[in-house]
Parts: sequence; structure tokens; C-alpha cells
Amino acid sequence: MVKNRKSCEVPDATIHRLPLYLEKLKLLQAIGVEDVSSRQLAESLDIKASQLRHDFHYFGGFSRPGRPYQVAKLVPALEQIIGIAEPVPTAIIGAGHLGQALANYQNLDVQGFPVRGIFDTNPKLIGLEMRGQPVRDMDELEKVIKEEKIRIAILTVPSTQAQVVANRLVEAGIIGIFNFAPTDLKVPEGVAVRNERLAVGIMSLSFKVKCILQSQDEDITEV
Amino acid sequence: MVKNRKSCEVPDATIHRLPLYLEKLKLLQAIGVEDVSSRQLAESLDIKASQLRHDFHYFGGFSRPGRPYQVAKLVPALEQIIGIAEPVPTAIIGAGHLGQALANYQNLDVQGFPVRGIFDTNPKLIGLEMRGQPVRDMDELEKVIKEEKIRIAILTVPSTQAQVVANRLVEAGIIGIFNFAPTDLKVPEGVAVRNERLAVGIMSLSFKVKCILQSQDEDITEV
DNA sequence: TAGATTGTTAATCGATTAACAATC
DNA sequence: TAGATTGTTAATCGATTAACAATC
Repeated sequence: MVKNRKSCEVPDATIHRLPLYLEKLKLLQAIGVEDVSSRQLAESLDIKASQLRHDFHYFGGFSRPGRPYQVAKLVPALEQIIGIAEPVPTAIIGAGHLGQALANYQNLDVQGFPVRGIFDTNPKLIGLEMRGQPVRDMDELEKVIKEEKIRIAILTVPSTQAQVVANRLVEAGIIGIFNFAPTDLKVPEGVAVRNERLAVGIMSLSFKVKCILQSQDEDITEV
Repeated sequence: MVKNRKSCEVPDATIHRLPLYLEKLKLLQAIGVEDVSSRQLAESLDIKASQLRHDFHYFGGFSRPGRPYQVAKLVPALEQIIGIAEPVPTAIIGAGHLGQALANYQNLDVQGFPVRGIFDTNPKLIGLEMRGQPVRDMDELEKVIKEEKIRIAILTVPSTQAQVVANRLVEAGIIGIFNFAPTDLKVPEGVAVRNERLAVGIMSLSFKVKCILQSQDEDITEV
């Protein structure tokens, strides 16, 4: 399977677009669209058709020259590539506000990441139900991960605890950590981490807002 | 002020690193570090020193050749550039789980984005207190935005409502929207939007997890 | 002075876009 | 056939990295 190995040497920029392609295609599927050209699909995502075809080219052969893409074929192909052809059992570590928000975020299930464990150390939270799942004591972490074959963990604990918890997760066999703590986790090779920094998001927005305000000031001054 | 205009023509990649620089510098400041070289700072962020200096070069003159950066000068300079030298009054639209999580996320205040209004249409939520702020009826949106001089809005409403609410926000004078709904908002020029797609994040993580699993399978097969 | 550092430009690298043959 | 489309390679563009003079 040389193809498989190669199919993982893909730029991050391309990887980040795959979910967008999939989302749009599912939308088309829902309204009964059967075929779609690279031009149509790209236009609806505000990118160039050649970029879309170039992205697809990493994985090869979704259609053949002259024929548009078949939505019904492309959707499962992308799900396969992204790794959600089968549901991916997921845990949420930290049942604070953010953890609760994510636990209750129904799309997580729909998108292929059923939550099979919610954990916290706070006795006041343990036992509470969220989406039919009880919040469990962290003591049960390793046991539940094993039993439920959980592969991905969403980490919403305070940043002081993030590294310690991450170590336990890795030890327990987790190979994907979606980290919401503003900490750079150190993990061994063979474990993927994605950091979600909400503060970075709002600050880069702030930069652009500042630029807009400045340009408005200039316009007024120049009148 | 040609400098200002120019200082906004900065690649997105650089803009996204500014908050990381600031965060690390504040950490250094907290432990009493006074000077820091580009090499030290870059190393702690796992980037190249030349990249850091290249980024700073867009804004010019944080130090002079031969002298390292002074933390006490760099922090306010970056805050100025990012646009958080003065607190930026912020609103949260949608007091569901995610809205609540963000409202209670204390760092929002600390980082320069005090929440000055939380809004929802659900009568069960209106009146509830979150961090000393009542959840208000959407009817009050325009009034409060004006009174509190709110510039940035965090949008956590269902995607079906996102565009309608965004239109109202723009009309009311908001110029920055931090959008958590999986919808591409259409806004006029002079309004900045940043989309936070949690589903994209977890799916790109899933892609990498799948690749790790495949490479492990290959290792076993090849033994 | 010698070693370290910044600001700044040039070289390299990688991602995006264009072009086009093959195909329907 | 004519027009539209994909897969694929080449050209372009932009971001990262290296290099180095000026300075401390």
C-alpha cells in the first residue's frame, strides 16, 4: 500500500480544506445534486477550481477527464481520507463550561465523533448527565478509554493541568488530542495534537479591526 | 501617517504569530525577565529567529542592531499593534452552551476584550447572570452596542440565524465578528470576520490520526 | 577587540494558479 | 464535432529561511 503512505504526505493547507469540501458536498447531497464540477464546487467555497483539483490530485482519481465529480462517490471518498468512514469514539476531558458546550454540540456526533466519555475531577460535576453521558471521575479515564476504544480526546482542562493530563492520555493509548488549553503540549511521536487557541483568533480579528478604524480615520482626515 | 497604512499590509501568517509573541513575552515579564533576544524568544516558540525578526520588521524598530529586545518595551508595542492597548468592548450573541463558556472564560477580560453585553432570544435565558452580566433580549442589541461602544461581537447563534444576526450587527456599527457558526457570512467592506470552525479542527486532527494508524499497521505488516 | 545581536535584503522553499492534453 | 471537464505538469506567487553589514 504505497498509496497510503503517500496519501499522508499532504500539505496542511490541503488537509484543512478537506472538511470544507466534505461539508459543502453533503449540503449538495441533501438537496439532491448528483454531479458537480470543480468549477462549481470551488466557486461556492471561494477558491480556484485548479486548487481544488490540485488538492484532490494528492489522493487521485475521483473522476476522469471530461466527467464532473459524482457527489455520491466523492462524499464517502473524502470521509475515508479524513478518517471518519467509521465513527471515531471521542472523549472530553474537563467538564467545565467549554467541555459542556462541546459535549452538547450535537454536530460532534453527526460529524463522526461520538462522545463516549466525559471526565472531570470536580465532585460537583461528577455524575451529572450531558447528552445521555454521565460525567465520570478522572480515576476511570484509562478504563473507559480502553473499553470504549477511544482514540481522540478533547482537552478542556485548565492549562496548568493540560500537560499532566495529556501524559495520561498518551499512556492510555490516545493518539489524537484536540487541545483547548493555551499550552504547547509535549507528546511523543505517533501522537497528533491540534491546538485551538481562541485568544489567537480574537486577537488577529482585533488587528484587522484596528486597521479598519485607522483607514476610516485617514479617510476623514483626507477629506 | 504612511506608516499606519503600511503596517496593515501584513501577511496573515505574521498576524497570527503576533498574539503568540505577546503571550510569551507577558510570561517572561511575569517572571522578571527584562531582555530577550530573537533567538531565545523564537526558540521558545519553536520557530526560526529570522522569521521573528522578519515579522517584527513589518512594524519596524523594536530595538537596534546589537541590543536585544526589552520586554517592557515590546509588550506595549505589540499590544498597540494588535489593537488592545485600550480594552475592546465585546458582545456575545447567543447565550447557549458555547456562548456561556466564552462569557465565563475569564481570560477574555484579561486579554483585553471585556464582555459588555450578552444576548439571546430565549426567554428562559434572558435575565440569567453570567460573570455579573445579565443575558439581555435581542431587542436591546442596537441600544447596548451604541451605549457600551461595542466594536467586536462573538457570534454563537445557530447557523440558520447567523447571517440575519450578522446583518443587524453590521447595521449597529460592529466592525469585527468572531463567527462560531459553520456559515460563510456575507458582510460589507470595512467589517472583519473570523470564522472559527471547530469541525474543521477535529477533522484535520482525524486525518493525522488515520495516518498514524496506517503507518503503525504497515510497521507491523513489515516485521 | 571579540562575540553577540538586530535590521534588512537575497535565496530558498512551498503553495497557489495557470495551462493544456486527454477525454467525454 | 464543439464545448466542457478532469488530471497533471509548469509557471507564478508568497512565505520562510539564510546571510550579512551595522552596531553594541
